[in-house]
Amino acid sequence: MARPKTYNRQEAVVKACKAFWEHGYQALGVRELERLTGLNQFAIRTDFGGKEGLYLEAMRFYADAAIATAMPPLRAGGIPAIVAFLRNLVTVGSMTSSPWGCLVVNTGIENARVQSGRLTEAVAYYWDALETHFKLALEIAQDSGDLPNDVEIDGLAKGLVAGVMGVHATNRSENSNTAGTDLVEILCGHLTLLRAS
Amino acid sequence: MARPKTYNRQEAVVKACKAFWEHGYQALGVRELERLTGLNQFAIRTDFGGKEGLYLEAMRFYADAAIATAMPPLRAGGIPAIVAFLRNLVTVGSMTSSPWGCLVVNTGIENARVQSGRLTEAVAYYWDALETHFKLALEIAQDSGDLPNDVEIDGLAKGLVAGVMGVHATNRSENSNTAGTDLVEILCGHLTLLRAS
DNA sequence: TCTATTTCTATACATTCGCATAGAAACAGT
DNA sequence: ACTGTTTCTATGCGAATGTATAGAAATAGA
Repeated sequence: MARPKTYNRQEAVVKACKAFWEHGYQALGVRELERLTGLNQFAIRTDFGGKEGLYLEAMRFYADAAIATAMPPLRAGGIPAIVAFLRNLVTVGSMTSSPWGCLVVNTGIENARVQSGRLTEAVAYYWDALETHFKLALEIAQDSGDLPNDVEIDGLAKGLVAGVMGVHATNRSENSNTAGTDLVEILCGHLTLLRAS
Repeated sequence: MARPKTYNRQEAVVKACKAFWEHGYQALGVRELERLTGLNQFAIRTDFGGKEGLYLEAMRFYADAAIATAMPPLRAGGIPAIVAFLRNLVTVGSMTSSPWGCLVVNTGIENARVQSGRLTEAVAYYWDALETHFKLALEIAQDSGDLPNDVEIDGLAKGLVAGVMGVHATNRSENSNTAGTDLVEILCGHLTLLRAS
């Protein structure tokens, strides 16, 4: 009944995600975006709502992929799961490790003063999810006696989220998967010391 | 002998610094830059080398101000000086605290894939200075017996730098001077635990 | 094969970008 | 006052921005 699309939507979103991840939002023009995603301008406008719409969909994909893949182990893993999660941030080949840092961190910084509302929401959504997962892991650690009960969990979870942002920021700034390693080791070491005390 | 300039160079650089700090590099056009700094396009081009030249001078100003004011206490202060430095990052009114995060962090992330060489250099210059100062403070802590000698100082200093980046990234992302507080407390707490162990 | 529907390609749009230039304006020295 | 020098204002440049649109192309069903 109609001319078929020349692209696969999922693949296009994945490519758009990588493109924005690497180049940022403003620095990536629509014409180069076509080239990198295989989409045409008409499709970007009609099917995705323009450049910003595609960006939002790419963010959603990025966030959901991390939430569905990297975070679940935290739900029942206690401190070892947190340590594993943090180490993955600086492990070559890991899904959450990249010389481009993290799309959500990059977005939060690049668009902090522009924030289109929908962008702010997408960024907050991701960090809330991570904070919640950290909190779950810490609660399990306390319940199993692996972490003293006098440790203030809410602040610790928030602090770990900020630490994750620092790891990603360092990785991107130095264009290396492993630049944030020393911070990861501080965070892991701190969790270990809390456990012992 | 000539028509006097209508602006004060120092003041203009300070204003440009704040403008780039808040809005980022790409998002800030030359015409709005004129408005925010009091400079005219001719002066931006002739006296500063265009938009990028002014940006570099603003970065240099920002870095030198921090190096000259915020870092010196680290040179002889040991761990308490580190703790004070970190707390300042999330203290309203402190020079190193801002809802816009840190100009160098923002630059490192926004321009990570563009890097004009001179920008990369300016970013690296700043973090090298901070790392060196952290190392000095940690050495003093070890020499005075305040920190065990088996603590690996180089990695710790690097990790603290990454932590500082995380604090700034969090502050900017949440548009708050104090959003990174929990990470600061983790870092300070870790230093304290290292001291005790 | 013809039609209806959807997507594609190609082009054009107004706006903005940073930068450049020409002429007016403001001084110091004579 | 006049001159020489520098800086200012005003305007314009080509290129790039994201978006819009018109007509060609490709399909399914009749």
